[in-house]
Amino acid sequence: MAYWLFKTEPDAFSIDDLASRPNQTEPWDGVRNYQARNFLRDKVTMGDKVFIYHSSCKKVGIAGVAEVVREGYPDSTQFNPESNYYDPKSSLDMPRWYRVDVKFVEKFKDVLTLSSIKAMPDITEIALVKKGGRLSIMPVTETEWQRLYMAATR
DNA sequence: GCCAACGTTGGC
DNA sequence: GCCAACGTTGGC
Repeated sequence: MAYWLFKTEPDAFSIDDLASRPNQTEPWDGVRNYQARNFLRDKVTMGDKVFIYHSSCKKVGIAGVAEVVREGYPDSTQFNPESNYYDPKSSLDMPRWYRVDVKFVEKFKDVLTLSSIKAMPDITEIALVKKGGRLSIMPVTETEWQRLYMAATR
């Protein structure tokens, strides 16, 4: 099993929104970055655990956990001209963008804030705290996952 | 709202 | 294939 961190702007879609969806499940669409796309298409697999990270908001940090319940498949929003995520250069034959479905697992009592993550001496490799950490889908090592999870649920 | 750090686009 | 210009991300 692998571990990931998915970013979202809670004003648009938060961990609470995920928890209140039917089946507590939601397609994670709208990812329009190639590196992130490659992870979704090729690496994210059923049962993987995902930190849900809230960005661009008051409480920036990891808000909870979800799990992958459907592996990478074409993101239909890319074909919809009405969608913000429409990509005229994509085609049904050669879809450019992918998504996975995630299901709510738990919400942390308190957001594990970015500043506290940065203060953790062992957390130095995750893209979050490195230069260029703007990736919206990033891998988390098992060690990092355990440490972050313990810090969040302490 | 600012702005630094990225990624993407497109002219050449 | 280079690289300047532009758009976006995301912390603060």
